[in-house]
Amino acid sequence: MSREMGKTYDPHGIEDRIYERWMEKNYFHATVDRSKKPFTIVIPPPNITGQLHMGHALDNTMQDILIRFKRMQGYNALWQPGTDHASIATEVRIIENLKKEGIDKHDLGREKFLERAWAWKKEYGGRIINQLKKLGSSCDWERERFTMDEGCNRAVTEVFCKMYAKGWIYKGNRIGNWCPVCKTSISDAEVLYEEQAGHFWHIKYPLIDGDGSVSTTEFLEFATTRPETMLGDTAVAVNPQDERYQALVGRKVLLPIVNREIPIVADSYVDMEFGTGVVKITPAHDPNDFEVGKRHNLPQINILNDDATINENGGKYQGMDRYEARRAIVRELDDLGLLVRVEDYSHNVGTHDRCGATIEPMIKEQWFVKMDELIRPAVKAVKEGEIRLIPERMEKIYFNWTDNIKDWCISRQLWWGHRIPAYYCDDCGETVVAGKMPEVCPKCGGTHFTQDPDTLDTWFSSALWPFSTLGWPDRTEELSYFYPTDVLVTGYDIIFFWVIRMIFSGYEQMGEKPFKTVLFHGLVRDAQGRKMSKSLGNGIDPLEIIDKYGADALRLTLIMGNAPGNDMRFSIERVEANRNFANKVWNASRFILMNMEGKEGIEEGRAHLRPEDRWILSRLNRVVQEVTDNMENFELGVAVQKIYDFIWDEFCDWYIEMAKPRLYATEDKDSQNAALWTLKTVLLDSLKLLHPYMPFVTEEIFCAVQSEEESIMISSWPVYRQERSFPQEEQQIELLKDAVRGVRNVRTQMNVPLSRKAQIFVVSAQEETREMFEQGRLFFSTLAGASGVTVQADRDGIDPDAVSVVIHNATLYIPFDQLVDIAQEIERLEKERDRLTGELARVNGMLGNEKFMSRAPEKKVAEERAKLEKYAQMMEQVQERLAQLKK
RNA sequence: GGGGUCUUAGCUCAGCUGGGAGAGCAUCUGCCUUACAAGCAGAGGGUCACAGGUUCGAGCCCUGUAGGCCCCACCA
Repeated sequence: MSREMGKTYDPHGIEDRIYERWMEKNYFHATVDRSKKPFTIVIPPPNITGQLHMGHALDNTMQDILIRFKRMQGYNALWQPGTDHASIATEVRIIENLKKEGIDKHDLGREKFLERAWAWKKEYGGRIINQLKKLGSSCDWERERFTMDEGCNRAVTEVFCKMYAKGWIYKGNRIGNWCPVCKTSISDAEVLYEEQAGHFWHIKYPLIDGDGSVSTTEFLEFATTRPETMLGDTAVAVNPQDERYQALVGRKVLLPIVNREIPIVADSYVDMEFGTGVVKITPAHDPNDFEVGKRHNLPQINILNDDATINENGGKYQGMDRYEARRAIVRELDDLGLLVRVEDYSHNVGTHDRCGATIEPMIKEQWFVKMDELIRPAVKAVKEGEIRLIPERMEKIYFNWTDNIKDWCISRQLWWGHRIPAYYCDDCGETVVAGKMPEVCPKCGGTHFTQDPDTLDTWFSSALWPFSTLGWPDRTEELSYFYPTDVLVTGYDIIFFWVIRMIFSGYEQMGEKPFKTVLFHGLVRDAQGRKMSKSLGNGIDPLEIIDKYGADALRLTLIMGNAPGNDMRFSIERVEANRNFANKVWNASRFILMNMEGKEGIEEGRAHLRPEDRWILSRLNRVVQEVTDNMENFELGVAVQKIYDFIWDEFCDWYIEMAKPRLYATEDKDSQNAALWTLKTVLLDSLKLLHPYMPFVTEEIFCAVQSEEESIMISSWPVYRQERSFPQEEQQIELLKDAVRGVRNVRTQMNVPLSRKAQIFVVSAQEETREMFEQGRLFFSTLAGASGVTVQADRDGIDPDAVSVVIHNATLYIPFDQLVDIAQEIERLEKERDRLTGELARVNGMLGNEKFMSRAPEKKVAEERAKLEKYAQMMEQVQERLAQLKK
């Protein structure tokens, strides 16, 4: 043992030491090597403002598992890391900090502001990277990138210019979502609708009579949730089919307060069934009204400033906040007798996902990406299985978005981000989109330009992440070798923001998909199933868990028993259970190492394998195959459950116990070495299977056991080997296990502790079975608590009152040196008889069913036949034994 | 309004293309057996939400019902 192994596994210190060693050895680094197949994952870049939370922990654990697995399989595995500038999130944080110093962003100026932002990046950008390292992430840190580094900037400019030239990026006056707090436009995906309690104000506008006078008797009544927008009304609308109002179409109403005459228009947008069937139209502040306005050539009157106060178009309300104006306008309408009634009304209000402010629809000149053409290959790819989404149901969510795609608003009125590469001629206003400031205006020859002040949506750069990080727009070796990447691991919550945009960007820029598979995970919730959030204060800090229980335990907790795309609850009890598993592995290894110490000839032991050795090797072989299959299919939770069960249940609780007597018996060296060789072999392969999930303990132990290979993370993944498949031994040992369980059961029932040894007689008419017990006598005896085992063909000479256990092809007799309650014994056997009767009825039912016999697969029929044989045989023994007792 | 998803042991959840219901935790019983009490051996506990259907066979496939969660759209 290279280091002293303590009685309990303590991840403290060990984890950091191991990670440092991996870094020193440069194991995470991948370089282009055409002799090997690449396997690539690009990290979803965490925000530079970010702190590691459970979502990150889950996301990165999954990626690390896949990368480590593939690396061990011999792939050239690259996990490309980096961080995101997170334009608005970061800008908001910096503004907050400035506020504390009493500084306004605009007073500071753009340049100074950006200096601050870069300083922030420098200070905090590395924080989350270090936290990812604590988790064990085997990213190629030499290749760390940032969405605003030089290469990514070039990629962004390149894409913008290309798409502009193609006509797929355009600038337009459109109604969009405006955040009055962040003072920027935002895309549809950034709007969060929440149900809010509000009011429905029923208002009426007086009609204008034929002579042009304001009617005092005729009114049009309708309701609104935003009365202040009336300042910008330029029409009222009714449905053309609505008989109630047909006569009024073409006439006018007086817009009160503002005293503007506005027309009554007919538009099918209006729902006749809803309310009075009349709608006020505010083209400048409602997306639907905007469309109605365009159809009817209505003027657009913007009534809001960027901070959502009323502007000069609001007359006397100018300068008021939108809600203040709302109250004042309602009051005035009431005074004018135009407020019919007020109703409580709960409705959905659009809010900004970053700051929570209520967004205002506003007409602004913004940059857009035209989506209709761009989205096509992205739809096709998923439809045709070129890109696979796991779980499959995510496809529906995906198509739901692509089918209803709207042009993407990409300009943001922010400073932190990629500045839009559009330049306006100071002389003639001509727009030039170019990689750098143009020298001469192509239209007027002017030489002075002003760059567009806006920056790009932060997702514009992340959409390019899978290829910009590999060197694009340069045609690098990396790009041609590692692209397309293999798997993207992410939460389903950013399908629209990110996944779709990467896919269409990949096809458009690279002519090739960005990844083959998208593996989605769900949300990590708290123990009560609530979303973890800062405001609730129910977030569990992964770093605290790592500190207390170790990264391995945390990782296992996040993966085991969880299916892709499903949300999960995080509970500390499960972390404890997994910490216990790490300790279990630790102690099993410690035991094996202790027994190997000073022993020679272990390697030769492989020539003297006994049935139980073959059994565990064969079981391991099977597990290797299954686990590999599961992992190839991204069933990580199922795979690790199998490893867990194999190690704990089969290896520790059965095989190691079986091996003990051989380790302690010094006379039979061959047997001892065979056991040691098997223990070592099974341990090493088990550790390898477990390594992607629990990288630290497995490495620590591996290094202690193995001296040839220098690290488990670069060792080779176990493969299925035909020569290690021993189906017969598997069956034999299972039967012996049945026998052991049977004896233990009887012991518990009769209150005879294992320490009270008893002679066990095995009676079997089958020579094969007798031979099997002879061979397994050593461990059978220990596990069943036998003072000795006698194997014989008939029950001659056995105390007729001995307790008995029936297994396939054998009956075991245990004459405990105490009075056996015959009645109780009969009861036990009758219970067993009833069970077998049930089983036989079931099997016979199936085998007697003609349709089953003709339609079920042969294999299944054969299985059932074998069961029939077994149960019938056991039944015979039970009946026989009952007959003896009842004599 | 449209769509998705879930309902399995007291709790949290697995259960792959349909072929005899599982794990962890909790509970009960007995064990400090020289790897591990963060452990070992045993036990109890489930008409797999409900109702139909397909099938030789359904937790799994189809239809409907009830309840929970989520996403999208958003009617003023």
